[in-house]
Amino acid sequence: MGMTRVTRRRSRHEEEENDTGRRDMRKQRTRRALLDAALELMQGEQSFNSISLREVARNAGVVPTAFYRHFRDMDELGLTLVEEALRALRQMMREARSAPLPATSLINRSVQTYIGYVQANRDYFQFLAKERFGGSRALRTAVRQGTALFISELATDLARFPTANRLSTEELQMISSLIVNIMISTTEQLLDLPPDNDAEVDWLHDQAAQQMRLVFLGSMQWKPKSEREKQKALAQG
Amino acid sequence: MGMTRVTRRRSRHEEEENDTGRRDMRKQRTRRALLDAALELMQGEQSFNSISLREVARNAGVVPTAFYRHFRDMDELGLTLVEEALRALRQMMREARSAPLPATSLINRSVQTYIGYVQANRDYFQFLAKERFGGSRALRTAVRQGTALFISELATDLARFPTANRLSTEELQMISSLIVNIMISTTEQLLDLPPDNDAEVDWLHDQAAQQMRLVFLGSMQWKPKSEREKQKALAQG
DNA sequence: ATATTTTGTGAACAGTCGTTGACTTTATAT
DNA sequence: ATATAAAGTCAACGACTGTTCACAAAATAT
Repeated sequence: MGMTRVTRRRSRHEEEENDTGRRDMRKQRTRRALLDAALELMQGEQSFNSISLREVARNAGVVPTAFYRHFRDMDELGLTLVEEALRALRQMMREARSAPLPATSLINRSVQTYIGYVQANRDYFQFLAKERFGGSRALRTAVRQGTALFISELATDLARFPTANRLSTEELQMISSLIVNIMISTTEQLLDLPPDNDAEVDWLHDQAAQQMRLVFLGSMQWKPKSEREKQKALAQG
Repeated sequence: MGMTRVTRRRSRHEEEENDTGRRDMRKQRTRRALLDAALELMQGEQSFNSISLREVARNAGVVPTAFYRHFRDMDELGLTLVEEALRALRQMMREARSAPLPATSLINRSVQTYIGYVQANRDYFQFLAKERFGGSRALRTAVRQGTALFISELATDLARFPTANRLSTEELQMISSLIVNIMISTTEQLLDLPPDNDAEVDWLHDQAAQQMRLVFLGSMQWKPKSEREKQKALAQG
């Protein structure tokens, strides 16, 4: 009986911080619950600034005031969501880039990968799509900067193709923004489909792939500004 | 003095309804005020389903209950706005189509016309852009049907070009949806600019025109499905 | 001239919202 | 063992929301 119950707790020094701490764990758990609750609420008809703090808290199984232990206000939560979504997107790009280039049917494989990724992260993309125009200035510019970076990275990827030597940086940017447009449009159409409508998804795939092929065909025929001026000078001389 | 003041009112039969009636006039006036109030409120950071009925009424200089004399609820007002915006857009298309085709610099002129039109109807396009994804299912599908029709009309226009004979209907649709994508993207960028930033607007014009040129170049090189199959059969035989 | 319909007003309702402050509980630090 | 700091709860506030009902004013119909 008299035995002292010794639940000896490891001090920070004996074990090097590999334990997340039961409190931090709990904190991260409800933080995540809040973020997920917001994402889930946006799957319906609501847009981000039409969902209330109380709704989010309720949906996360927590009292409204607990919200403030994690975010200053809804805007801060929104920015966190944008950050997460864009980070995930960048990671996909990095992986896709590291893979060896299968020169044959490159477009088909890329489109396939991208569509699969969107399907797997539907809620994030739903959020991005809505806030790309609906949201506060802060959210909007965050999303926009993300896609701008996306375009630039794609441009540098395109520059590695042998046939891209003739094109200037601006022209490459113009082309890759065109391609990103196709991806965005495809994404939007994809999100408006029931997730398991395979036939329609396949159609979207084909449509996007065709459009990209057409863009590449156009790029091959594109007369760079420099050449066009050369030609003009020749005609006049 | 004793003259009886006779403000004789024309009966419905003597003059054929060309008078709007002082009451109808009044009604149409506040109805318009409500619609405009909603549009104006959306110029800021708000999205359509985050603005309140009371806000709209207040902004229109009218008491909240008066709203119900004109619309059943906010959704009905929203649908009216979509309808108006799309009708305006279609009218622009019709006019542009009736003009004789100046074969030279056709793209430049078209882009110029369109950008000018967007600038002149900024509020409507702001609304369309936001509700294309933010809004209720009803609003969204209304917008979507409008753009789908837009794409189809553009496709029939493209079909009149001599070089378009080789292409199937599906391929023409694919191409015109690509072009509409460019227009939508241009519109969105335009709306995020201060209306008088001429330098940036010119840049957007050039970007869009280049992208369309590239699409046309690609279309010229496009191998229609039929020809591709013919070629394949030839190679095998 | 009188009756009727229409357009807008005013007060009031039940509900939700964001945010506050003072509290319990519980994990960490001393 | 005790103090401290953090995470979550509870009650309450003033403000705003959509919608209702009865009523005033004014245009139209009879």
